[in-house]
Amino acid sequence: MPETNKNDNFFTRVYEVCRLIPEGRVTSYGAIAKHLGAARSARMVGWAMNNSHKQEIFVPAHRVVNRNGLLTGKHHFGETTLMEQLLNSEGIEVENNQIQNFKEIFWDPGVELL
DNA sequence: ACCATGACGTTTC
DNA sequence: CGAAACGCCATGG
Repeated sequence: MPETNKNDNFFTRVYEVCRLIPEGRVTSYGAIAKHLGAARSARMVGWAMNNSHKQEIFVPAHRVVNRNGLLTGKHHFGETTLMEQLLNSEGIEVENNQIQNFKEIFWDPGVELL
């Protein structure tokens, strides 16, 4: 359980960017990591998502997928269909854990947010 | 301090 | 084109 102030800032950054993701849009761990200046720490972003469930503020982790647009972390949502349902609820088409039109709905924090 | 793991990404075979 | 290996970096044991 990371309780360090400095590291907590990094995690907070990830959560903050995730919440900035508009509905119907998705992004990748690497994009967030790169935006935070830790392009090589894409795994850490995923780790942060793992801790996101313990955050008081809800984090739309379902809008964050890997570079392939594949719902790799769906089993972390409890029910495997939950993540897909959430994305589908926002108008995102998902098939076989793969986001359709991923390139079109992709939201890059380093471009859109900049 | 060392080894193992992971919601990733890129390169190589 | 698909699968495997390697690299990166933080957290846990």
